[in-house]
Amino acid sequence: MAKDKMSEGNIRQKNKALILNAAKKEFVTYGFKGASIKRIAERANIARANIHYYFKDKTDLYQQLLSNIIEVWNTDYDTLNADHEPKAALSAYIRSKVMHSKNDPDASRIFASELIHGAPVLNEYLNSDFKVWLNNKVAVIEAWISQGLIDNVNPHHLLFLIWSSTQHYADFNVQVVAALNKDAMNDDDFEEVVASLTQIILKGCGIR
Amino acid sequence: MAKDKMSEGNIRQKNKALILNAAKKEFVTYGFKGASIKRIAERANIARANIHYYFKDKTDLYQQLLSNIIEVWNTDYDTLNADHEPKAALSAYIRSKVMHSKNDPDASRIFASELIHGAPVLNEYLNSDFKVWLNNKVAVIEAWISQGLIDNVNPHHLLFLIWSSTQHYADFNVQVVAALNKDAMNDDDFEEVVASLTQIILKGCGIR
DNA sequence: GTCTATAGTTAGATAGAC
DNA sequence: GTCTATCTAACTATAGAC
Repeated sequence: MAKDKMSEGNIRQKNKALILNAAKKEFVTYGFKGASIKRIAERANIARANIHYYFKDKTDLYQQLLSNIIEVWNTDYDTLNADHEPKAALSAYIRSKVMHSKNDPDASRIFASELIHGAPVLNEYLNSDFKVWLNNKVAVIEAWISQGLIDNVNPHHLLFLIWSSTQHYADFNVQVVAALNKDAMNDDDFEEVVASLTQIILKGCGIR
Repeated sequence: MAKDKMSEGNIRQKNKALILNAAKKEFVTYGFKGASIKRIAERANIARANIHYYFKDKTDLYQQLLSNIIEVWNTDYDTLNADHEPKAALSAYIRSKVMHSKNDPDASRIFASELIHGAPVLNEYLNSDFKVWLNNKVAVIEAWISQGLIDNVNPHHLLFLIWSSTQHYADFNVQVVAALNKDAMNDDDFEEVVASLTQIILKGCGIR
């Protein structure tokens, strides 16, 4: 896969990145069907027909965008492993998830929108790589429980709780800023999120 | 508003309900732009042109659908008030939110999709009625804190945590069932969700 | 690799007969 | 209140010159 990308010409590589970036904004704003290749071309400053030169069709563009997002997620979040204590591991995991919501909210939103609408493209991923990755994390939590390091919580639901509560600040940002009476969340706001979620979730798992 | 509905003819009332119900499935499957009035008409077993007889245009149909959803939410969830103890109130709130995800997941998904895409229609609501409703709930939690009934948690982030973790089972259901290796969640699964979330969140707030 | 022109499709919306 | 026919707009995708 890295090989494929290396073997692509420089111009091709650069333009594909430009288009994918523009497409991210477009898909997140208008949804899959609402997204228009004309506007993606304008955002990327590339002639409309050239989008079709680089991507087979709209679905292909959307699929490659999702692949990129998943790839980042799978490499980014590996603080949850059995080598670490639950307190340090869970704290780091919560922080990195919140910071990802801060730094790349559109990635989270596109993933969320795909799942909400039934995961037409990601269904295969959810029933293959995702399950393997998840089983690893569940095993780590089960080990902590059997060692008496945390309370006997349901590992799956603990993970769902962490995912949902952290991604909330990307996906539902418009509701959050309304609730907080802000124009946008700043660095301190996100630190307060990390502190609040860490406080409740760690104590909720019996970690002191 | 109830008056308006009463003053509408029976046929009109019944057909509007049929159309709104069909539209809910259609919007949740294809998104706003992807939803087709043709398919909504087919789902509702009503001639296509009649959709335009009952609703001004597609946006009007979508707005009325969202209004219905909000109306149910605003009347349904008032267990969070100062008359109750935090333990009973939060337990009941978590349960009712989870059960809503079970019983009407599409409502949750349409709301989520609207917010993810920037709340073009609900922005006004988020900056008016929603803020009033939210401030009440925040005040209740602050009262509990100052009475020493729960830990000093950030009220906003506690509410976000409850919303996100409970709505997760509607919005991200496709990921949840993949993770749990199921075809669909059953009654027991949802009871396990209620138990897990209640366990972690209540303990996390220092409620025994 | 880029760009213009255009084919072909789909869908929202309305008019007007019944 | 219902239904057929039709208008109009938007957008994907491709062909072909440069």
